[in-house]
Amino acid sequence: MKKPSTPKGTRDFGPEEVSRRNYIFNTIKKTFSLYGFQPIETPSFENSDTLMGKYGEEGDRLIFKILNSGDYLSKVDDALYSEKDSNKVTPKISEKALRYDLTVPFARYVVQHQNEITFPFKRYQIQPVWRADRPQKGRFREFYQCDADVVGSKSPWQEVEFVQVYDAVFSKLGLKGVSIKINNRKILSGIAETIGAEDKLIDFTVALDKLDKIGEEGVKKEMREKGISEEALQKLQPLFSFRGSNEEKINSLKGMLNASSLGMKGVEELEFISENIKTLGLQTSALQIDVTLARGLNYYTGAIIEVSAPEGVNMGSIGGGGRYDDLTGIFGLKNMSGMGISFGLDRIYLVMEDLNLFPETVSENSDALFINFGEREALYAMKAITNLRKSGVKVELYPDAAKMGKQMGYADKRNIPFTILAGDKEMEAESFTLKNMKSGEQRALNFSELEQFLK
RNA sequence: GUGGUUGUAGCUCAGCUGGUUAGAGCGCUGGUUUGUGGUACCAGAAGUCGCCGGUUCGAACCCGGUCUUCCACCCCA
Repeated sequence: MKKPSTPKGTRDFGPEEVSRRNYIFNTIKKTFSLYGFQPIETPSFENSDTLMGKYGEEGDRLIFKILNSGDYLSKVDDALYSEKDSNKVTPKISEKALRYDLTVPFARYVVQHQNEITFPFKRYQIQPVWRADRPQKGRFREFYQCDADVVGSKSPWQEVEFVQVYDAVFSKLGLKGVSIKINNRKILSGIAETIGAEDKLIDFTVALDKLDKIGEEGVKKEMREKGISEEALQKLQPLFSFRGSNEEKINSLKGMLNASSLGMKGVEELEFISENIKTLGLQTSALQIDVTLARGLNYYTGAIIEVSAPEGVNMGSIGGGGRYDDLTGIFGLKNMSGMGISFGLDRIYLVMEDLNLFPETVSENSDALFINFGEREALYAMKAITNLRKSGVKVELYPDAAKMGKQMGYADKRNIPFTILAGDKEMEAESFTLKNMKSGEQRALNFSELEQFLK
């Protein structure tokens, strides 16, 4: 018989993995809630037209489409069918698609429920998303995003707070030294304007984003290929040697962009965030201005944030976000500025595992196992177990009166720290023998001593 | 979507230029020990060598396809 398997890019999670994942989830949830965000959920799939066209051409390709129910081919006429153009046939045979991220469904939610929502609306959402990508390290076809967004406020204090949220979560998780990189779409537009390449903004930013990966020459080469002039590249030169503190970078940008009012606006926004974060302080993370940070998502209009793992860990970004002035506009609600961030749970997990950062206490294991000596003894044990559970102690009885060695081995393999023996001797004395599985040490206790000890 | 890579026992992996009954370690089951696990010793079970097809007297090994893994590109959390 063929062994069953999960689909490409998906995984099963065992008890320990789930405990560890929950630990991250809970840390993020608690932090979101501390900052005033409230949870919502949306369906795992949306109408195709809600998602299609919102993530660019590449995004459309990566959206999982759901085949219509019933005789879906009958709605495709012969001419279209024989044309064999998948892009044209897809909308005819598929009207629903799996969620690709949490931001677009959130925008849909806001527009749909605008009359019930009190603005500014702060929500968080932790749910899986799906992408028909080729799996790689830290890249799956099903993974969790943990998003927090605010809509209905243009205040730059939101940006400041989101930087704090990142810092708070990673500090609580013990993931020190992450860099929170920040940029502003207006600066990128301003630069494009200054060098006379406004029409090539996307190509320009995509190429610039690769600087740390393919280097200065690689970026220039790609820009040339995309039709950006030598003269423009000349003007861009300062960007390639952009170093120093955030203040120094801001000053350089002011010099570089003084001809572009849009660019200057972006610099001001950046300066606001940078200065206030400096005053308020961060726990373990560093805020870094990175002018080459672009991010593919085309709905960002102001701040762009990306979080990368501490140095030395080979992992893409573990979180990202930004400000979008018109996300709800695509669904018909104008003038609703929003700002949000996302945590990539699965990548954070891998990084934490890599750095050995999970505390041992994360495990949801039992505190003690009662050895089963037979029916009469089991009842005696169950009475104690019932009471212990009422006091919140995680205990269980080995279900069968198997050989002691087997029962001990079971406790050992499951890493249960204590076993409790209650046979004839103990029953007569109304006691329990508690065994420490690590040291092997045993001692007799009455029920209240036992309860006190395990509590 | 493009190019490459991987798949042998539950797990990690050997297996020579194609040649009889495919191996190891760990794990598992039973025993040494009928109230004591994690160490020791003894015995045992377990694999249509990812799947389908082809070449060959003969395929785990060569060829094609397919699925999966990982990697690079693209893009992204």
